[in-house]
Amino acid sequence: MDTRTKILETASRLFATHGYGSTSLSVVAKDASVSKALIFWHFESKGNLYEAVLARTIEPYRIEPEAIAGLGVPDQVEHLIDLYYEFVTENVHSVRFFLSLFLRDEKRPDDSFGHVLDMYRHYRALVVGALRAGQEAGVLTPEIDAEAHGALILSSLNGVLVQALTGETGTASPERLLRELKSTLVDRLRVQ
Amino acid sequence: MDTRTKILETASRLFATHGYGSTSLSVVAKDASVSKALIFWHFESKGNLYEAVLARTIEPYRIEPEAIAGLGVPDQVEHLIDLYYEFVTENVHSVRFFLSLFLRDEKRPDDSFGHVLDMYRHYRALVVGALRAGQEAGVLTPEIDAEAHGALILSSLNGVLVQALTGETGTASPERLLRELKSTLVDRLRVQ
DNA sequence: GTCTATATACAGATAGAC
DNA sequence: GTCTATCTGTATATAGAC
Repeated sequence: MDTRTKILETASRLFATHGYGSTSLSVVAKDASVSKALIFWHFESKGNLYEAVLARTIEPYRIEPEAIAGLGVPDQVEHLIDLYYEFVTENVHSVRFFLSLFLRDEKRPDDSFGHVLDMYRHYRALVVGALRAGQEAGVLTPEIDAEAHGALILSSLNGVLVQALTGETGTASPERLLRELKSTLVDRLRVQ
Repeated sequence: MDTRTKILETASRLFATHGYGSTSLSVVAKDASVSKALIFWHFESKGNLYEAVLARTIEPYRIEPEAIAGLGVPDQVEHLIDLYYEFVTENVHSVRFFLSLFLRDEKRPDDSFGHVLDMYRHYRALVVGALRAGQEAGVLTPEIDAEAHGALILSSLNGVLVQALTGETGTASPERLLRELKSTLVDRLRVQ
């Protein structure tokens, strides 16, 4: 691994755990086994390093909606839920980092945040779309409001994930909660 | 208001928005219109000031479970949901602050965090208890697992609140989501 | 209790050798 | 590209007058 990458990875880890303000470049340099000067040679300033870290963090953020094309409608929704869940568990550290940034007024370059928000909204739209398609096909009950219910599914999913992210050891495991979520919020909508 | 309190309030606001590391005592002093030295006279160190802020923040955190005693069972659950929601909206700033701390490895005095966690678990136990009572009374469907379902209700509630806390302007308002949550996660459990 | 002045350490950032 | 040495500002913290 080249030095630049090593700096990025070290800074990424430290910013995420201690925050931007509490992470000094001296510590980054020491942890990455380079000199402070080298950090400045590569990134010009602490702020630039931070933006580079964020950009690199969201770079692998992607969703593949093609994967659901072949599925039946109620399964589509459950599959979207699983994909979302997997995505978060595979990116725990960076997701936790971004969430904590959203909760604060800290330095947040608009483009990175816009990208993450766009992804989230797009994903929610996919869920709402699948619900609507299910209703039109007569597979899901027309009683619910697809828009609101899709939003609730995503919010609940976020709640389950926040619990996992914060390490709150509840009575039910995240997997158990996910199962309960799918059974109550999706399966029960099926027209019998 | 005495000087000590003014310092606490100012520090509280600044720590919450900018984080511990990014908040200097010079700024706290200037915003509170006191000298830096006075902060040290009152609190000894920055770390002590921080702990004092946390202790003062959770001091008004309380729940009143007596209020639900007279209600019917499904209403009890909905009432608990409303109480939780109100509590968070009335304490947005500090709740947001605590949540962001749970997501990080930052300075977190164990007693404050333990207190907040205890409160949360106690509240979840109340919801689970109400669900179970409803099942035993034959008002709620025995199909669901009260433990897991109660945990899901709290998680979903958290998800809705996180959305409100982060300021994500979704298609549905928090109030609309809350209504959808109650109708899907509680009303639909009623034995017809 | 509250201040000004100061000590001391460390932060971000630069200069210049190699 | 990577280093050592150094500059400059600002951070936490203390001393001591009032």
